[in-house]
Amino acid sequence: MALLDDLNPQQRIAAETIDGPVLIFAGAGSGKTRTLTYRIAYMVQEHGIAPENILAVTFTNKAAGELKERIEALIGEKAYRLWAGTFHSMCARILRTDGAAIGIEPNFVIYDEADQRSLIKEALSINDIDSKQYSPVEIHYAISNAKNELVGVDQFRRTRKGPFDEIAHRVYRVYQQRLRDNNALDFDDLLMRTVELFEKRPEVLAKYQQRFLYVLVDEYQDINHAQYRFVQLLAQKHRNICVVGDDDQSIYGWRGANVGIILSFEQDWPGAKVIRLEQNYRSTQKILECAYEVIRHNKGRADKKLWTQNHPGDNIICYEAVNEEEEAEWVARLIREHVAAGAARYGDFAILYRTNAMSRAFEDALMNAHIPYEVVGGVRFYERSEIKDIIAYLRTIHNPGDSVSLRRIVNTPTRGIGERTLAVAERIAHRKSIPLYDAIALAADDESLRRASRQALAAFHDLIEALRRESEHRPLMEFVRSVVERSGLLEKLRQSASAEDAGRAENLEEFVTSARRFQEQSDDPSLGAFLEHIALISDIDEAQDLENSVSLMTLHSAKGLEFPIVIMVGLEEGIFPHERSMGDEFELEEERRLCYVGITRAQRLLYLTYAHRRTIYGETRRMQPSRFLSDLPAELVDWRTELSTMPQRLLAVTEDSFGQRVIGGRRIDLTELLSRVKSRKRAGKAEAENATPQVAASGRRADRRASGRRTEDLEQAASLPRFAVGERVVHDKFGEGVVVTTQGEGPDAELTVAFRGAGVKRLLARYAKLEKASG
DNA sequence: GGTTATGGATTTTTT
DNA sequence: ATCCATAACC
Repeated sequence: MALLDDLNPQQRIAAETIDGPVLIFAGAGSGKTRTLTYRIAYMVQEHGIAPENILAVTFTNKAAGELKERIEALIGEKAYRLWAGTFHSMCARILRTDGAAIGIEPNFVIYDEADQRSLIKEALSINDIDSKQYSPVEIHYAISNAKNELVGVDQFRRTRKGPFDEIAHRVYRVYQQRLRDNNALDFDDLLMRTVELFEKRPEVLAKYQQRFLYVLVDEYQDINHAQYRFVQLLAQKHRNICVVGDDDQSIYGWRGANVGIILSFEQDWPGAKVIRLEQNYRSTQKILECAYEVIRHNKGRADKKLWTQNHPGDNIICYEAVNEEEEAEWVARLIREHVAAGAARYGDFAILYRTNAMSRAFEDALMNAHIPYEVVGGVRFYERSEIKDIIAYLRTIHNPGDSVSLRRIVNTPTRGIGERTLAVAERIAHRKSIPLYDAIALAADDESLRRASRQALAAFHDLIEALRRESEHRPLMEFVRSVVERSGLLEKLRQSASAEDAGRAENLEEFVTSARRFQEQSDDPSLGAFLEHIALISDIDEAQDLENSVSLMTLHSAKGLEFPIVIMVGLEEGIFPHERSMGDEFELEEERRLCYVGITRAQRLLYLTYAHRRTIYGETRRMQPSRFLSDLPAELVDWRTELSTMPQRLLAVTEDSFGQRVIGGRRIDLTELLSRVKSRKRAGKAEAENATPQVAASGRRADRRASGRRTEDLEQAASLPRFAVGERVVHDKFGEGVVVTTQGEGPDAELTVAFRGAGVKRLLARYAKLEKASG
């Protein structure tokens, strides 16, 4: 069985145990995806199981895509016959095919959170409920929770008591009714209704059970009750269920994820095999030790401990800053010093924080230090308002019954259909029990409205009708472009002078591009399929220059990623653990897991910082160091109070089992430089792919080479070449350029360089690593 | 119908 | 501090 020879003994057992219930505890950096892909490849290649009989469920589209790609690399094209997708996409598919059996029309639209929110508000006002007393957010939360627990409207009334739930119940009822009226399902419905379908229609369930002989679930620790039921129903017939997860990395409890589910897998599935992947290929021994010391305080976790053959590594470095600005400056300096010493590249660093608001100080400091960075996460593409507008047009055209979308665009851009005018149409819709869209056509003839209003209504209705006709015969991309133009959205943004609106206009263009991409790549390039894609994907891959930029993100976003050097910031009581979590034992444990997740992202070096004073909501507060810091074993931690940022034995660490990283102390010509950058990229990919035992073992050789090279680097930093105005130079990232101005000498010299392609940049000689261009 | 003032809240976000 | 939603304005 040569296929599995690349796996370690536990991974191998996990891959080979394909029949019956299996629980795989996959610790951080233990080669989980690798094991899963090999497992599936093995099932197909060695046991002749048809890929179409295997269902692999993930939480993200990215994870599903990655899984397919990597299996394809092992078994070729037939990997694409595998059923791999997110819970939501699988459920949407099932409901479109078989939902009619429980009264779901196949062309339903999927409402995202913003759509849900506006429906809730509508339901509140229908019930005459003061949205100040009962916030839509909280009501929505209650309803969403109920759905995750598979609690329908009637059961909600029976089981939840109290004044708030009384209100929530009334809203829930109207909300569900409105969804039906709009032929819409929200995210939570996708799961709840699929379970309902399975339970009410045994023949439908049997069909899917027959199709999915083998069921795999990734990130099982993040599963909620509805998802649990879904999996349970599908797998109960054949009992070939394999779940993978790590209870220590459960950080989405606040969204309904239930860690208890993974912990009771053995009771759910008597006779289940439990396999632990505990060998870590990512981090140094000291980093793992620290991670363990933090996580072991949690009660009720499955017993396990990661170990590694990697280098012991350097001590963790902790820094106490005076305030958040100083904290950020220290971090910026730390990054510059590592890069200047040739010990790291910008892309090796991640700054992880608890809340998005904390990114600001670090962005400022990095900007001042001319350090390239990317903020990961934040507002997603399909959630930007201008994109939501254009999507609302598409949805209205596709499904005129979708009143949430219709309301959004009826006066966007403004076309003279104000509140009063719309109210007339709504009254007609209500009186005649017809969709709002049809009522608009009638209101256009309503004598009680001014002529201008009536004309506006008629023009809007005509516009949508015209666009619908276009949608029927034009290719998707051309049609989308037409909507962008004829709706007036693009025109309005173009007329604005603000740079912000120019960016929004660009986003609209980008949206058209994404439609083209979909048209080219999908086997069903229809409007309906495109809308489904958007609803379930929620983001497009923006080409970010992560290779050469420091990554900034929340700890939550960092889950599943790894970085050579991780800097966790804001380790203060009230921030991390967050004050909202501090009163509750259960939530505190989740914060602790979040801390564990952060620590285990680090491959070579880990920095932890906190500020003595921090300004939050415009108020400066005194902070205490986080309790998580005191969990760290003292002998593994070096405290820094002032300027020095580098670890004592920097090189031993930077060059340990993670390969060559130093660019070198000698001059290199452009072609060599380019080939190095390329090979490093490849190396980086291979590393991220997965560390096999072999890699870890061979890595230690690089270790010894390291100490010899270190002195060279420092000497180089001290004796930088001099540059004259007009001289041609080469930069690691920006490529070839010409020196425009110089100021000062030596490492402090400041140069302005015009790069071909990358534009004019101001650089500090010390950090820029400029080379004279040869020839 | 669009623009500015005011009050209130402000963790994390795979779909 | 800052963002957001609603209310009171022009």
